[in-house]
Amino acid sequence: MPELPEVETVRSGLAPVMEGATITNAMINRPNLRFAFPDRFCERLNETQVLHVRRRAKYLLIGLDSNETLLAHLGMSGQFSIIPPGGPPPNTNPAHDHVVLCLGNDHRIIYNDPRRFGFMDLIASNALDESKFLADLGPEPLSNSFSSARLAEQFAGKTRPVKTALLDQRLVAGLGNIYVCEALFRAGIAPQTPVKRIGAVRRERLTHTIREVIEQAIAAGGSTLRDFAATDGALGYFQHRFDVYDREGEPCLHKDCTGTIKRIVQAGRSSFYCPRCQR
DNA sequence: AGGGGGACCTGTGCGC
DNA sequence: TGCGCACAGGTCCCCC
Repeated sequence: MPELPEVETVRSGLAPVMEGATITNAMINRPNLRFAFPDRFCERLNETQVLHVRRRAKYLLIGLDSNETLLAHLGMSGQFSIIPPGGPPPNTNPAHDHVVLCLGNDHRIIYNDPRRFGFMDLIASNALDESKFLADLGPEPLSNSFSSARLAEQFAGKTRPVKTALLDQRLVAGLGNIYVCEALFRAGIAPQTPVKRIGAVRRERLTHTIREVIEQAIAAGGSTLRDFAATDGALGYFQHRFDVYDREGEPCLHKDCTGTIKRIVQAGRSSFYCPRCQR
């Protein structure tokens, strides 16, 4: 589920509940997710106050007044739920509720992750940017440092397919399989295209469609977030219509295009595209 | 050094 | 219905 827009949706759901609250009782139900929890994980969380809930790429960054930051990655199937005081139990499988944070405001935050590709760590807040998780990340796609000029440098002389390149978090941070497929469709660029063969005009268009796809997905997540908050408090999943992703064999949605969406595998991942309007 | 493939997990949906 | 297989929105690590 979680690419940048989904993580941003989770962040904006958690922030109003967690910011300013004290973690009164942190509990884990197993020693590890993808990696082991850090030493004394619960003790280091207990009795700390949450200063802010931020995001970098697909990482949630929960800043604490202990001068540590709780870093969380949702992997493929991670999900946070907010249980309000006296609220109903979360609509998830409790067998995979791995982390529970009880807050002083009587809300509970539950982290559920069936596949356990997610992970958490505690990192000194003043060394966050140099941590192994964040140090090599490229620019946020909505920031000014993400630009066609920067992509030009990264594409120069490289033969790797543009699909694979855009999944590389060092080039641009936060894109995943779905939004790369969608951005390439909107830009009219085939996923197999070697990056060095993408000229300035198409590169500009790609820069624009990446921003557009991410912005629209965040907007869609924000509206769906309110719906979820009203029901079971589950964050991280929302409905979204995609133009090409998971539409193999269906007609291209561009009017006047008679193409059929095709699926190919690149670097072990599915790419969906229209062979007629993506060249 | 860059890039491909497998590994890490569980759940789901499909064809037989 | 049951069974086996393919596949899933991410990242790391090994190997060429």
